[in-house]
Amino acid sequence: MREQRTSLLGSSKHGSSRPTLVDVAALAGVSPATVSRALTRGDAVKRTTRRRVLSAVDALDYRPNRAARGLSTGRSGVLGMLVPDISNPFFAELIRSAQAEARAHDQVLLIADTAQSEAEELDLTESLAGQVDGLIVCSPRLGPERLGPRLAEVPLVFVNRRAEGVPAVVIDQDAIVRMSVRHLQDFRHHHLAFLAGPEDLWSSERRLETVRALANSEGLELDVLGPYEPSFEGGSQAAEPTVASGATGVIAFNDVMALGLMARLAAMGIAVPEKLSVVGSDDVPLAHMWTPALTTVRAPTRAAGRRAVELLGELIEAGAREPLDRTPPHESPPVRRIELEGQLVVRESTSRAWA
Amino acid sequence: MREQRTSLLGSSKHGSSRPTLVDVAALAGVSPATVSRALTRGDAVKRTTRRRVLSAVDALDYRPNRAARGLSTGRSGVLGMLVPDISNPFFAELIRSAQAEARAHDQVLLIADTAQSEAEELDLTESLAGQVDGLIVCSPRLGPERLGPRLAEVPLVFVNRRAEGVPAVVIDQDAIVRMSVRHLQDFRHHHLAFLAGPEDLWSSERRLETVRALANSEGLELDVLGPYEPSFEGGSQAAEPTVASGATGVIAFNDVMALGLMARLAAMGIAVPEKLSVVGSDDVPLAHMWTPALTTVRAPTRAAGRRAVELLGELIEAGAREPLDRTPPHESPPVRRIELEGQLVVRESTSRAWA
DNA sequence: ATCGATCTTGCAAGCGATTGCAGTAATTAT
DNA sequence: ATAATTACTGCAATCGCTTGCAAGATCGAT
Repeated sequence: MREQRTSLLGSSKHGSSRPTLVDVAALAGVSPATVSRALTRGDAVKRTTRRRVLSAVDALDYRPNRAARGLSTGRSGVLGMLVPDISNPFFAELIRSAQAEARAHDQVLLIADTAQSEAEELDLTESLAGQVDGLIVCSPRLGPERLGPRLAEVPLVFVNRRAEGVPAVVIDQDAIVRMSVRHLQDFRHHHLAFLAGPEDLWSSERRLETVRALANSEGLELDVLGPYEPSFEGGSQAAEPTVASGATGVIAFNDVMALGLMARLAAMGIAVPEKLSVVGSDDVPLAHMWTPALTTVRAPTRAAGRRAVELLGELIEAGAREPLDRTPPHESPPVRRIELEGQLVVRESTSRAWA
Repeated sequence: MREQRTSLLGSSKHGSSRPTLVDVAALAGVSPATVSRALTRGDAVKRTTRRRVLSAVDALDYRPNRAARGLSTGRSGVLGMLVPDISNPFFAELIRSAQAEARAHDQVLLIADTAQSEAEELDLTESLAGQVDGLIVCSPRLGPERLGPRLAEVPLVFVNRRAEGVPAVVIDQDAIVRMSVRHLQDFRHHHLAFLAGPEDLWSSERRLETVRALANSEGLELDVLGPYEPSFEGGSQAAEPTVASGATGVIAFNDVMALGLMARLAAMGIAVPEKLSVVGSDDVPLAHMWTPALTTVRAPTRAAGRRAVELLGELIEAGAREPLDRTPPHESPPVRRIELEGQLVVRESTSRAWA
């Protein structure tokens, strides 16, 4: 049982495999425990000792073994992120910023594409739940009641869906709608069309309500078209109905749809903005490169990605601390929700109504 | 030392935390070792035993702890994949298929976006190398000489770059060029333009050579424009020079560029295909939704993603088996290289030259 | 100097799997 | 029926790191 086959040198058997904590400890002339402490918590290690350890670390080019660390801490260092469609530039950007933030905290971000499918969303949530320390679900189709069972297993953060009991980062949908409508109003449009996204998307439904209420209170004529898939193709499909509606100003659920719409309109010979003003939402890179450049509401994508990771990090830490007390002591920790605001960017796709 | 705080029940302390191998073993009435074997290798476990184990497994809803497994096997179950730009639909598709394949093998795919930057590519390679079992680098800007140092540490597969000593999945670039040129020739175009991608992209350089050679041997006039970034914007920028060149047929490095080009051309009032025929490459979804629909060479994206993961898997297994012999025994294992072929898809953006 | 409080550091016990080795049961051969 | 194989299963060591506990060192106060 104590064969001690590893020599004094630690476990560097014969020169190949990577150095371990033990090797570092040996070189620094301290115990493995000390090395560990010097590397993780800054506390409880004398300055000089830490220095010695640190230099041993990079003398050996030592990098801790994640699996081993994970095994003892119970945390894998992996965060999961579900997006409906990687190729949508909006999510691409979200992914980049989230990834950057995660990396800054020495975590790794696992991306999964749900292909806009509820089934995939559920499936991925289930299978990821066990492998990650926390999960970020972007624009989820499913609410907490469906995702619920896994909810208990792993910290969860929603992006762009406000739901009972789920911490989330959301962009203020009402404001987006208000800005868009107001802008169109300023241009004297009285007959608007709203291209709705999927009905199970919280953000779309939310905007729908708001735009209806607003049209009503402002005395605007409103046609709701859709639902359409929130994709280029979805936008294209909306072209005919939009023209048929007779509206002079269109608000699309997002930029990609707006672009699809404009592409089709161009092919139909309908001039934008002369015949029809269109405003999108998100301000994806393509929006300003398009002809005509798209008027849209810029979403604080980078901030959203960063904050989501931050928030998830807090939840994870809280979860790691708490288990001491079985039942939630102080009622319940308030569910955090971060609200972000968009910003109207006026470009060429909108103009004064010709009426 | 042997406080044995865990009761007979295995380690289910008081009902909360997830079940472990030991719990399953207890419930099934076998040793942990047997459970492990029943779950990993199908071999060496009696049918009836396995059945018992399996039912215990799902009675407890047991899922093995990846970290623990990783610690003893030395494999994390994580594969890394670097792409230049997540939002390019070409890579998005590649990611999806790779992810599906990985999941099928109970592996997880870690995606990282290099933002088309060499520095990021190097950086991410370095930091990922230690955390994954293998790495797939798509359309790498850097060759093996730069990525080299890490090459030894972890199995590496390139996608769309052929390089000495690196296993890869590549799409036959020569064929792509040949098809495109041939198609334009059939339409009586004698003056071609080639919109080049970045000079450090193997696929772009390769096509450049080929198109030059081909133009030469076929007696075609050829203008090489660029290099441009392989993005929508890059394509837009190429519009003026393209028109100025006087060519009647353009071959863009990829679809996204072709789309950017066409968008700008439309804004300039240059009709496609009447005034200019354009052919892209990849056949991203947008290509057929565009007006005019883009003629392009479809890349076998799904296959590429799948094969890359497969190939990487083989390398990993080989690497895991081999270490017995320190020096490569039979010369060197042949570097595998998988060649895929594209396919011409003729749509509306090309037509007979008006000359 | 002496004693308790405070810092640092080391010991050794895990974390939850996998796996070489060895013992036992089941099979087949003789 | 008995010996020789082969098929299963269990024991216990290990993977590399973290962390509770306790011993030793350090230091200020008496």
